[in-house]
Amino acid sequence: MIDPKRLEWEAGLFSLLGQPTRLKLLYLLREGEKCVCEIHPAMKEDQSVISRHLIKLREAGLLEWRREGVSVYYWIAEPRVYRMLELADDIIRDNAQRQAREVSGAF
Amino acid sequence: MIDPKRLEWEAGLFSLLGQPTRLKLLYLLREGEKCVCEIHPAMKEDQSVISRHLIKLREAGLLEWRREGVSVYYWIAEPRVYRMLELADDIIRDNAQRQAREVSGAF
DNA sequence: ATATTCAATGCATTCTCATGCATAAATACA
DNA sequence: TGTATTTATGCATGAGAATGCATTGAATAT
Repeated sequence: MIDPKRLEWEAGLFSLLGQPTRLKLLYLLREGEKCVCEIHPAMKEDQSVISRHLIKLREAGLLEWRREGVSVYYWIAEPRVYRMLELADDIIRDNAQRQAREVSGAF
Repeated sequence: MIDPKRLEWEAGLFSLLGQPTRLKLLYLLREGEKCVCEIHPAMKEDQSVISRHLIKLREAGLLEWRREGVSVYYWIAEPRVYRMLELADDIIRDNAQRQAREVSGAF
C-alpha cells in the first residue's frame, strides 16, 4: 500500500493550495517579488491574515522571503505550483464543459 | 485581478485532494474499477466514511460510477489527477532535499 | 413477502482552520 | 531614548469538515 506519510505530505500540499486567499497570494506573486505592504492593500483580508498565509506558504517551501528594513519581501520559490494551478484549471474547465453537455442532453 | 469564482473552484479541487483518505482512494482506483465492497476492507475507515468520500470525488467529476446489483463500482474519470499527484510528489521530494541540504549547512 | 447484502444518509461529536482584534516584535528615524 | 512604520503573534470566535454509530434505502434471492 501507499506510505501513509506520503499521503499526509501530499494532502498537506494540496490543502495549502485549497484556500482561495492563498491561491490569490500565489497569483499576485506571479508578477514578481512583493513586500507585505504591497500585498496587503491588494486584498480584503486583515494584515494578520495575510501574514499568516504567507508564512504558511513559505514554511511549505513555496515562497522565499527577505527582510529589508521594516519591510518583508516574498517571492515564489517553487514555480511548479503554477503548473498545478494550470492543471487544475484544465480539469475544472473540461469538467464544466462535460456537465453542460450532459445537462443539455446532447451527450 | 483573478476571478474570485475561479479561485473558489481551484481551491475546491485542491481541498478535495487535500485529504489523505481521498488520496488513498484515488491510488486504490488507479489499479482499475472497484466496488465499495472491495475498497472498504482495504481501508481502516468506516464504510460510511468511504462512501461519503467516494461521493464527493464523483460529484467533483474525478470518479465515475455504476451500479451492478447491490454493488456500486467506482473508477477514475479524470486521469489527470495523477499528474497532479506526481507533480506534488516532485515538489515535496525536492523540497525535502533542499531542506536537508540547508540543515547540513552545505547549501 | 421476507430476509440478506451492500451502499448511502441522519445525526451528534470532535477537530482543524480561517478570521479579526489587540498587542508585541523588529527596524528605522528623529 | 522615544516615536513611527511594518510585520508577526496571542487569543477568542466561528465555520466547515471528517468521523463513527445507527438507520434507512436499494437490489437481489429464497
